[in-house]
Amino acid sequence: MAKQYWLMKSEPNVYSIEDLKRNKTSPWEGVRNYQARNFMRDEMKLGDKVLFYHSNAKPSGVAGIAEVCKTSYPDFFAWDKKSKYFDKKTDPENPTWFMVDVKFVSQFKEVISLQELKEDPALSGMTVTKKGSRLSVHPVDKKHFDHVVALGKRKS
DNA sequence: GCCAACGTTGGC
DNA sequence: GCCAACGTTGGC
Repeated sequence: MAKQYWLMKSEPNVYSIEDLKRNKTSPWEGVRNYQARNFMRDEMKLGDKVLFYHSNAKPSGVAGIAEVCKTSYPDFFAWDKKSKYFDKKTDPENPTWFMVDVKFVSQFKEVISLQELKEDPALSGMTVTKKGSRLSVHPVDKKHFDHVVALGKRKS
């Protein structure tokens, strides 16, 4: 199957692109939304590219690029009572939540802000620019992905 | 199965 | 911190 492209949101005060750069790879734990889980569990493949998006940030926007380096496995934080992602309804024998691992690819010199994404005609229709778009993991068109990467390079 | 109440996300 | 948008829960 052809390589796919994704956008994954993280609040930088929780986990930022700098954290991923330092750690090289990271599990993408804590997704507690079924649609987002389905994308990770069923569709993400090794080598798929990811736009790393900072939400609730100043400014919010795409901060860099990551790559899927481990396909889905159960999000064990869901049955760790000490984790803030603990979910008492999930059973380790029959996990509800899944995650993938991602690895650092590059960090843009500057975040490409949501406003820039919205104002760029080449990115019209991109999911993250739509009103009320809350899904923290979702697919991105290759043409949109490539354009954002080009914007990121121009700023580097 | 409807839908009101409640909780969360996330831009601003 | 506000609040609009959206998801989930639970009474009936």
